Amino acid sequence: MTEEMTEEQEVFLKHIQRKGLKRTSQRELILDVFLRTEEHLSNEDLYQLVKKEDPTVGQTTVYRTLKILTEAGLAREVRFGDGRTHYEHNYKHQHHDHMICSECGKIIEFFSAELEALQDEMAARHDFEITQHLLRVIGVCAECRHAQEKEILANSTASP
Amino acid sequence: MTEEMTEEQEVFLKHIQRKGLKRTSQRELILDVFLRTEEHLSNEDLYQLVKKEDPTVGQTTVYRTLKILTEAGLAREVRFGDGRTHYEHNYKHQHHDHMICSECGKIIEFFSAELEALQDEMAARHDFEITQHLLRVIGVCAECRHAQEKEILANSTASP
DNA sequence: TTGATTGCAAAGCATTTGCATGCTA
DNA sequence: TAGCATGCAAATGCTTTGCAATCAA
Repeated sequence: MTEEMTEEQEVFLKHIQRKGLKRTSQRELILDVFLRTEEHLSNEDLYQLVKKEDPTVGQTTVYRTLKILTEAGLAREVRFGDGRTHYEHNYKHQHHDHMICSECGKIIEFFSAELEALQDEMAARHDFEITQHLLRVIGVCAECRHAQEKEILANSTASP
Repeated sequence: MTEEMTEEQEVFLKHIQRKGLKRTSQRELILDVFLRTEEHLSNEDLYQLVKKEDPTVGQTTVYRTLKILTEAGLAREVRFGDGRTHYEHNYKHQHHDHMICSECGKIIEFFSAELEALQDEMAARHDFEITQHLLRVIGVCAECRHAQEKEILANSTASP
């Protein structure tokens, strides 16, 4: 049933073959779970999800497979500064950047063509060839800011 | 000799007092060495430099002091993706971003007001209040690129 | 005096590696 | 069959923590 294969699975298979690697059930399961989950998964997150479907899979294999998925262009590493590496979908997904709320941890994805263009311009000015870039904006999201304001208001009216 | 104190040392002292912390010779030495070194120091780097002037200082103290310097606004944490945290001067230093050469590890600092403005604009659009941001551009610098080209040229002329 | 600070060793994490066993091609 | 893949345990590298001794205020 070759026709039931998704594009991502094909990309994976091509990469596997090109590199002389082997197709295993663990790798297919890990890819499957990864593709099914539209989030910024850490290795641990993915490991937990995979374990639900096959408890025999080891964490090391998840680590190793995420490396392969990244090399195959299916996943992208992102670091949010919490010490561990997260992964997001990368295949036919437009590049985007992240705003991270330091209060609630929420992650807002955004994209700006002007921003990309400006980066290219800066790179050109330094004769630098970009292969990758990472923009992380840290701050406080609207909800958290409003929650804080309410709190301050409540405190100031509560005390005499 | 209060008049011999640098602005940075004053900022440090103010922070120390505000927080009810204590002024110690270790902290002063670490600050001193840090200020003297205009680089992206890792904890280890700074520890090695400090050890030269006082071998009794422990690495833990360097870790703890760098935290304090960051809180005081004198240092800024930067992560280049090599697993460890680096620190750079932050007091009265204009914010800037980094291009990192993946071949030689060289770091090019750059600044673009338009880039900053665009980020603010994107944040406003998402009702997000920026406290900090980090832009890391990874690629290949001019020298490394030219070195690669020469190598390719040499190889193609060498083989028949 | 009192509580913060220090340096050491040990603990914590995320990630990687060595290795015997298992499995794909 | 040959060699890559797997899972476990151990190792690694950076950073933090527990603790007794020390020191600034």
